[in-house]
Amino acid sequence: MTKRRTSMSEKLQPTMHDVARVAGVSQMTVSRVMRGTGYISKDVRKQVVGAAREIGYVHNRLAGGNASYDNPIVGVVVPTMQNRVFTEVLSGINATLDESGLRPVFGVSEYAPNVEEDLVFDLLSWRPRGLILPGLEHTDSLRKIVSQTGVRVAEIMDTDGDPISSCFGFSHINAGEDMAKHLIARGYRTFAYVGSHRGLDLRATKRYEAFERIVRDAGAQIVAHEFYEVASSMDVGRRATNLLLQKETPAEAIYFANDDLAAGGLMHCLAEGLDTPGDVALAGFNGLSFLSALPRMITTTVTPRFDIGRAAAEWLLQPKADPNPNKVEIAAELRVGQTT
Amino acid sequence: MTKRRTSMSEKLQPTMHDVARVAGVSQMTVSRVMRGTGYISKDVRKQVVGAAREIGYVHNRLAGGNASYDNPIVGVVVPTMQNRVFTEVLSGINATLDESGLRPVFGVSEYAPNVEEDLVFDLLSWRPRGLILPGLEHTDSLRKIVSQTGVRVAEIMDTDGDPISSCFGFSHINAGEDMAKHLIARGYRTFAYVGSHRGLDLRATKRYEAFERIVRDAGAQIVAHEFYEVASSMDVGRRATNLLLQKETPAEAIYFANDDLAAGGLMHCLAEGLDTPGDVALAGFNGLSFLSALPRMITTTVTPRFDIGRAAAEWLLQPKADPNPNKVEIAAELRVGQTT
DNA sequence: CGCGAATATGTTTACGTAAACACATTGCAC
DNA sequence: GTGCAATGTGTTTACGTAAACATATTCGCG
Repeated sequence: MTKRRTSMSEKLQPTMHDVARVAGVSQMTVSRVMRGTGYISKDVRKQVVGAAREIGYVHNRLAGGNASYDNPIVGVVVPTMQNRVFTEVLSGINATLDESGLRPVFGVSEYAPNVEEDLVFDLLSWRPRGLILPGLEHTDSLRKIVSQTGVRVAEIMDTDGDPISSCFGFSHINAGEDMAKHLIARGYRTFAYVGSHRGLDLRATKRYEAFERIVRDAGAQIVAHEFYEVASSMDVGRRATNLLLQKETPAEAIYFANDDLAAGGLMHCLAEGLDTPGDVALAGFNGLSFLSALPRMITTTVTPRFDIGRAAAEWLLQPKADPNPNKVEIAAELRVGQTT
Repeated sequence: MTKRRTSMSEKLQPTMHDVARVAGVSQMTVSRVMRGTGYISKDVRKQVVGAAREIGYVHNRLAGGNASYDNPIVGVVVPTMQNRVFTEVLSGINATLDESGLRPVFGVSEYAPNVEEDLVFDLLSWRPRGLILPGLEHTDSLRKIVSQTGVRVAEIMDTDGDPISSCFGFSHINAGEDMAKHLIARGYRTFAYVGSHRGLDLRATKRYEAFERIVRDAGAQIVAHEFYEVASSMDVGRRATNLLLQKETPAEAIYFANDDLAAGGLMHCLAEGLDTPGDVALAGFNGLSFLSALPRMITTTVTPRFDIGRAAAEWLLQPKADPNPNKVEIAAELRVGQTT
């Protein structure tokens, strides 16, 4: 058996030629059996599969990808792994790719544009069938290399802006506006905001700015805000809420950048015996499933994470894409709970 | 410029030869510059880098991997993406691989051994430098193909059993025993258990069985248990707790398969005005960070998720591994909170 | 100044697979 | 039973890179 050194181990690995020899057929026939393409008789197929199993051969999908210009890969950038949101998006992507025998190869940008740029270069070195990137804002270098290579790019989670090619998500401006309108309609007039990630989360910033605009237009005001350096978490939300409520004239309602922070706020209230929304109203963002387990249902905006991942992956797998940029709106919806 | 069709797009992609032509050097020199190996003068390096940038060339790491038997890949199987635990493990793995310019290629097994087996076959088709698998229990076919290919395998999260090669984690039997001993010492005598994933989580099962043994040995007993079909969540934990506490003679303490379930139990108690541990004691597993934001600190076992991922990845990257199976204990620790 | 080591670059070839093309054989409609 | 499409298999070649080997050139040092 022709075996060669490989770094998979220090053992020698069999190839299609070895399988072919054992099965008494040509290498090309083995290739066809492995991929399930072309015409193969039942007998030969059984022969080949048996031979492969016997010598422990596993199809090498990267070797031929070279010759066929086609690697079964999609490159994915997520801003963080700390937030369930993006693991759910990944799940959606993974579900779609799994069905098609592709794999996501991913990297984490930590919301830093230059890290994202480096990641994209790295991911392109895999010659992926496409890329999935968060948001619509990217560095110039990234846009340039993406356009030079002509790789198909799906941008996700945002539709407020101009996509490189296609984007899948919803308007964060609308989301922020809707929440502000809801709270104003409920009669609240003084607000606080809690953000995280040093304000690098541009989509959270869009929501905040839209929220602020509506609040001001209504003659109400934002009396305080807390931006944290670290990733968002329930703990951060709890501490922020504690700080905000200790102020001389605390806000009547707090808008949090996401549900983890908001849930932390609720925890603070529970621990301190404060009533929501009696003492303070709380609003989150994302509609994560754990909210339904909390003692009080938090008002939030429910975002379709899984569906967005699915839609982006499905678009990348389509044989041919519309060359014109287009936006696919996958709606987020305000869900009124018991905290506002 | 010699460009060829590629499925990255319908555009033609430049190769090292194109860069070489533009830079006025040989393809091999371009290769050396791209990889940063061998001797290259400053001038030539600048030339090559400039030429590459000019024509938008991105290094193709898979083409050469073929010839050098070395793909910059580690295959990773996680049982679920629903639980923060495994995204944290992935983070640890990713952190280590990033430093070395490798990428994880992962799949989700949903705790099903046959899915894991399929995944491993698929991941092996990438000729990875190594595999990271959850737990020590695998199908015979998986063990066979792994041994035939000689790929290096790191098993993680468990040390109760015989590793294929090396495993990184802690003893779930010890964890279950320790929790039982703690609760017994606190004076509780009747217990309930809440599990999920249809009992497919073998490590949770190990904890439960060890827990049960200690409880019985102490003359106490487990009076009820709830196993859920679905993935664990706060909501499931809340509903399970509700059910358990409605029984005629409810348990004095509930052991949950993980923190999400336990937190759901706490939420139920808060919503119902029940005291912990006065009315019922609660214990979880994992020590996820969100626990610190809850109104009461839940007793749990803190597991070193990130470190386990890191250790496994580092071991895979080592030039040569000890051929003998060995276990690397990365300790989990019981943390007593306010709920027991 | 001469000679070996270090530096710098090029040429040839191998990698394992899949496309393209070629050639049998079978089935079946007329 | 003849012809042509469908079925089944083989041969040659291309893919883009990196290892192995070869060859200049420069440098340091006695």
